[in-house]
Amino acid sequence: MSNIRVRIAPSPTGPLHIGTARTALFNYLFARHLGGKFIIRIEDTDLLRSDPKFEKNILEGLEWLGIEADESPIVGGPDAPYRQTERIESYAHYLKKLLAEGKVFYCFHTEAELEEEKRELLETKHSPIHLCEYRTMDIKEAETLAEINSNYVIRFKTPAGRIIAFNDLIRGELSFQSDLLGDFSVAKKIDVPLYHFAVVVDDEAMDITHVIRGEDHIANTPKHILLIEALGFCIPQYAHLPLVLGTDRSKLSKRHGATSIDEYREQGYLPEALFNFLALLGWNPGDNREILSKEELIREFSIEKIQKAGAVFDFVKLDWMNGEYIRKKTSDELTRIALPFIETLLSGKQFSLDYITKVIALEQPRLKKLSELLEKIDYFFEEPQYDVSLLLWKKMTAENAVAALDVAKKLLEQNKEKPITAMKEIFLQKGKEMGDKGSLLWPLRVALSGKKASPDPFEIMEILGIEKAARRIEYAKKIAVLS
RNA sequence: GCUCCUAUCGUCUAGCCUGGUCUAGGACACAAGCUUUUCAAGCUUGGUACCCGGGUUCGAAUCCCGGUGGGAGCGCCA
Repeated sequence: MSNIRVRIAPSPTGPLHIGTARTALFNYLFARHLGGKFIIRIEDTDLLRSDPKFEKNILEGLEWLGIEADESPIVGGPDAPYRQTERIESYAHYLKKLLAEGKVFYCFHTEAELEEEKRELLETKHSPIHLCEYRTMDIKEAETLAEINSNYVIRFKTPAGRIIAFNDLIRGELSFQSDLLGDFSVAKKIDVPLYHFAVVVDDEAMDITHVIRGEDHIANTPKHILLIEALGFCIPQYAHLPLVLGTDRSKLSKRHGATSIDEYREQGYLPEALFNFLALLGWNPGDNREILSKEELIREFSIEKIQKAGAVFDFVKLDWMNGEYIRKKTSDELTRIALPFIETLLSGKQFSLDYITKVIALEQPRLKKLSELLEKIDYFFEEPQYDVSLLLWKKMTAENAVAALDVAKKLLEQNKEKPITAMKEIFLQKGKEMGDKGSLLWPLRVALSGKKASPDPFEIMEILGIEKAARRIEYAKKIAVLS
């Protein structure tokens, strides 16, 4: 067991996002590969936007994906609690310390003033940073003022002229000038920490050794390092992951399509497929393998192979991969996970599990996602509805169709005791005699399925039963005659 | 505007560190063909990429410099 400890710290302000899930995944793979711990901590200090229902969604989503945490608000752990709102005392403690040491200060600028300042800076082509005059105010004086004027914020006294450099595990040596940071805010009040401060305090408290997060955090890293130094903490190793992009190459967001794990789950993507797919978004094992199990991914994972540039989330390739995983399932497994997707088809009717399993297995090779099942197999559970034109093969007329269906009906009756393979042989033979197998088999298949695309009619018949098949052929004839 | 990150087929990527074996490999998608009663699957084939310009070198996707493109960040959000 190594002492490697990594974490993700999502804020419960929305459902589990693809990007968050992938960050979690890389942290998880990294930890598992090295025998370390993967921790989930909830950043819920933004009381206005945080919602327990999103925390639940995030935690459940990760669990569903198979990214299980060693420590989290639900499983607990030695560094509990794992929710920021429950760790307020520790932030207050360190904040007071920094205040006493003069490393942070009270800023009494109003939001309107700051906005005005920002606007002016931008107009004069300067970086919109806030260098605060209050940083030199006497601490006693500031504290007195803070008591009567609660409209303040606590800022970090960013040192001037410093170069902050760190080694990013993915990007190499990165460096930033402290002068471009400004006096960034660290807390709204003593007991209301802001992100930069809370994250640094929590990471220290939880002995986080590696911070693996999205590329959008690169510019925050120098701030964190400065805070860590001011607090006398240990600087962790950093790794900044490339972003997950939409098709227009901007950061993946709602307008690109489904972005929450929920939506994929509801559409019938398998967690293993999504796990595999997300792992390959910005990483690869270095050879041609693409379908990799969780165990293989853990074994093969290496941070050096992580890509530097953002990766477009390719929905089409995900569909392919999901199909691959669907095909790997046994029919019993597939039925078990598919059942919720065909509930509406089954409600109020009596079908044996064996029947349902056979039907699902029939569509297994052509399934991309479970939500497609409903419209593909409906004819096994209710009588198909279709137009006469669908019955006609190539240049066939309705009369031809009736004739073909008559032939089919007769063959069916004469051979109903024979196994389905023998039956198929007989039909194929007859079809050949008729000159074009399609002229016999197409109307038959449509009569059974009511679809222009479906499995082989004999496979359908085998499940449906000869009697029911005969009835559907009869019905098809009626439609053709009536036209 | 400023700062930072980044650059191989449409997309995900291998190759780059340690130049030649790269007429640049794989996968998804696409097209054609085979098979075929439809669909899917399978098999075969095909088209499509080293951002641009300089330099170093006998030789550059690979090393160096300069551009350009794309992205992200710049909150009393995280």
